[in-house]
Amino acid sequence: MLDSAPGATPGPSRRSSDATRAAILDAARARFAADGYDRATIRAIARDASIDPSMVMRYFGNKEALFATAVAVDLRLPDIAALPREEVGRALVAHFLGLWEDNGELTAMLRVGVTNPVGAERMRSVFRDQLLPVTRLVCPDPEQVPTRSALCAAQLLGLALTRYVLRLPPAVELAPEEVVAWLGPTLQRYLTAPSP
Amino acid sequence: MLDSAPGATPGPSRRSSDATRAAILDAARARFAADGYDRATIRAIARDASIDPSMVMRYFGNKEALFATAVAVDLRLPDIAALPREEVGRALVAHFLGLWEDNGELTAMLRVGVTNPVGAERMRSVFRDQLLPVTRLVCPDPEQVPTRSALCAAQLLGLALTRYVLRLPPAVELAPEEVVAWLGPTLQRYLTAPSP
DNA sequence: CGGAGATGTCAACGCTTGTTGGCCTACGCA
DNA sequence: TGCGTAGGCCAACAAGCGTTGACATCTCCG
Repeated sequence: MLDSAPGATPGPSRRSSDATRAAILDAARARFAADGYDRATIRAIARDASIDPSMVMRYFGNKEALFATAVAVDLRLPDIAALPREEVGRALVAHFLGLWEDNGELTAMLRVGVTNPVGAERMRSVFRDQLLPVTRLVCPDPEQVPTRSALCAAQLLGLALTRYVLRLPPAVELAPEEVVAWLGPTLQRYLTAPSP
Repeated sequence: MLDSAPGATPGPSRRSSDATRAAILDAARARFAADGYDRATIRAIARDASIDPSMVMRYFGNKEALFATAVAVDLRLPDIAALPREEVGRALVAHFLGLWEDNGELTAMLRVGVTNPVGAERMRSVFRDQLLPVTRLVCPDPEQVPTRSALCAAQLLGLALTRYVLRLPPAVELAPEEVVAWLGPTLQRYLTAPSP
């Protein structure tokens, strides 16, 4: 992630404004994901981006704005209305797993959501604006949509928590196909089974 | 929680050592649960306990030791081997729900587990030493015990996360019986159903 | 009555944090 | 060639943190 020797960059080349912005955002995402909001310091992010901390302020104003810019979550949920109805559970699990595996953005949001009130509000809005509407497409009774959606969120976030944040060994070692095979039917039931 | 006027306690009565210890531990549990490890400051805990911050150090040495003493999690898992085998899922969900509802200790552990490496290790050990052995009593194949146990942990912690930490409205509004009715069969399947 | 020990306060330390303002220096256009 | 400006560094700030040690006061035993 660092690309220059510690005290180097003696004279010549300088970065473009956009490249620096991008480097800061990358470093910020990684730090927020690894350390949570409080422990991810501006100084550490700046160091990772090979720049002075004051530049972070110039580019983004303050820490909260940096977080808001760096962690803009888009779940990119698939159009599950187009799928066979009995496969939506497995499809959702597989989609989330893929999302989580290859970018730290969601881990960052989860860690910060637990640490910080602003982060928690952000997670509630992602739930409300992204997961809930999609659930509406599959659920029989509109009145049950929030409940069923929340149950799905609990199962999916619980997986992320144990696998990517707490790193319980058996949860980490599960192969992706195993996760889908186990959690798929659970989400299927939460979404489509008659309420118990 | 505070029982004296702000600047009061002018002369006479003093507290016993044990009462002060207990007051500090209560305040610490509440603060860790509400704020996580970093934001729960010694100064704030001391203020809640109506005492000088330096006394917290005298009683507990340092912040990490205070946390270790204040948050000593005992899941008190019931002897599920004595239950009818098809009821263990519901029983576990009901037990966890009760545990979580009436003390902040578990919320504290969860919040700190996400924030702090030491807290995460603590959660792994609770999983390993308390949940996993109980799972062993119900699981058919010993080799599948860690996997099945981790699946249960994911579902239960996901519930706690959405309901007590992130406070997603639909998760908060679920009645306890509803939670048991929805999650019971899930845990039942994770524990006893043939592996998919 | 007197002093030892328990209980508690106060003021300060060294450190880290987010944030600010002044200064430098290389680049690109005229 | 000269110069404005974008890009970057450095030093410092006020605040808050965990932690420490010196000092006060109450209580109880001999």
